[in-house]
Amino acid sequence: MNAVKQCVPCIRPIPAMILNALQNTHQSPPFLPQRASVLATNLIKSYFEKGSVNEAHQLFDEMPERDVVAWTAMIAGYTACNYDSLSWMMFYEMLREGVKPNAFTVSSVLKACKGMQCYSCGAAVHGLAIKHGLVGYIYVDNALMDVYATCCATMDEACMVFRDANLKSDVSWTTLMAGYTHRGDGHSGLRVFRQMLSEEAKPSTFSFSIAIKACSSTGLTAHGEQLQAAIIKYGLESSLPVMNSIVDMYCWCQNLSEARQCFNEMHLKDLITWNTLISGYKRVDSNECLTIFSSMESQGFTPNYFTFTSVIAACADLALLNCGQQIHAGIVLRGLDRNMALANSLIDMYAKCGSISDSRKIFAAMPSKDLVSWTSMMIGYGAHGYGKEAVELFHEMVRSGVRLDRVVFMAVLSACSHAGLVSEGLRYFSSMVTGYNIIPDQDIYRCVVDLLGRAGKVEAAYEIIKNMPVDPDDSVWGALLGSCKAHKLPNLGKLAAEFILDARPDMVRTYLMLSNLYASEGEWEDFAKMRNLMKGLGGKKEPGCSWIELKNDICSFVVGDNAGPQMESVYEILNSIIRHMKEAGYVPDGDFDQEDVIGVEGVF
DNA sequence: GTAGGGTTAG
Repeated sequence: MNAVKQCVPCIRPIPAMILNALQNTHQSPPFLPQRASVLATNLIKSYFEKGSVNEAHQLFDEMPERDVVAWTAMIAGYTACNYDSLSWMMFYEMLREGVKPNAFTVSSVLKACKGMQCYSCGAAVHGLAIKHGLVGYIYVDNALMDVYATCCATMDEACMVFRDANLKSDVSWTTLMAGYTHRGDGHSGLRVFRQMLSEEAKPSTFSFSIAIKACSSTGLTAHGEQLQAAIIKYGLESSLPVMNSIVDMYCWCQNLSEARQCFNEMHLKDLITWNTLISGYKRVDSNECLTIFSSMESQGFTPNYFTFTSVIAACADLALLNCGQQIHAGIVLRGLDRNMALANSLIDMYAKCGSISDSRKIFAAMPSKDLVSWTSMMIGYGAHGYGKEAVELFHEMVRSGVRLDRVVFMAVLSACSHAGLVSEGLRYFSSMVTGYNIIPDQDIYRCVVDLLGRAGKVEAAYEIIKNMPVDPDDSVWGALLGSCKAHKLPNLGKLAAEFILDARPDMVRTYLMLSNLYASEGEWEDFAKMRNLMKGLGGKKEPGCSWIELKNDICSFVVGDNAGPQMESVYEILNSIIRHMKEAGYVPDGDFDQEDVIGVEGVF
């Protein structure tokens, strides 16, 4: 039957590119359609491997006969190149042309559903797989589990597929573990891993990587150390992804010395190894993060998008404008400036480094913007005192149809607060709850209390606190305390300060504010008590530190430090500024002792 | 000739 089918002449001619390929394989004419189809499918696959999506599609269009294998190569190819929607469209077109999908097709298109985060697409493919008798094929079952684990609100559907699967492999177990772990439930991820071992399924390097990731998310380093021992037992130290996961785990557990040791002991490192350490240090020590970045470049590794997001955030954290500009140049040089997430990081960096005009330029030049782009720009405007611009941007954002989230509302509330736009802010707060179904958390309440309190409506702010459905945390009380201090309301301020000190007895600033409130009321006994408590904490307090970039150096200034080569000129200028301020009518804030304002630590 | 799960960011 097959032989007869092969001899049926082509209705459409064999494309020239396939004929050339057939001649290169030293085949003699006449060329059979099936052989041409096999060759074309091979060519399609190699085009996708090179990322030549257009060539692959052109060849597919020219194929005289397109069987299920060719269609599947297109579906899988598009997904591999991150064109999940095109992959889905191919699948739809294939069904419309009456071609019956096989297990390869279904598992490929399910990967596209996962990429699109589309539960309904996945469920529709599941239905088709049942209809065509493809459920029970291990690749199909695993792909179904993966799509459900990624797109559903709970793991119930994925667990059901796992439970009903005829055959289970290490891939099935790992998919289930990853499902739990990627949604932040590392405990369940580890539970599945233990079950996997108890059922004598052999864990692969993939299983170990995800188990280590699960440890990172639970913060259970003891389990991580056991896993590290098991990795040595199984001889998997040569696996880069496994070792990279271990470095990442130590970074997340804030054990940077272990992370560094593991990193140093790795004979082979790739870009991910470096990026893992750089991102780990960015979370706790931005200076060291930049030093590691410099070592990475000097060892010949080319930074990518992951590297740049970390180092740009480190520059933002340290407010290093020159350094940030140099790294920005590196991003442009590598053609990564069109990347949306990197542009978002740059908006944030320039705003934090004091150059809001550069943030605005990057924002304006972005061909498309996401939620983070709008939010970063709004936060930048708010921090620079451009409340009205931030509010205008918020309206523009709503008009553009971007879906709003909690952080955007924090940004707009904070901007309203700094611009004194109280009624607008309250309207946004109300629409957030009623129009967008966002439940306010402590951060949002802090913004609302600050909005009212800053505008002098301190009693109204206190009413908001009293009516909160959950107990206010120290940040909410802190916003109220700040307002009480600014608007001279000692009694309410004392109440707020007491709540803060209950939760955070180590907050030196709160003792300072409270002692000044007592002083303003002439309650000298309580004033003395607070000052004594402050002295008791004094040794534990980290000194406040400021710094400034001067040419190629960074000068840092630490509170109470009088040493340093430029001390005299610094104090001379400082005193001159204070003199001008006093002449302009400034009354010094009693919360700060003047002799503690500045000191020079030196240059590093 | 077509299909799988892992590590780096926000």
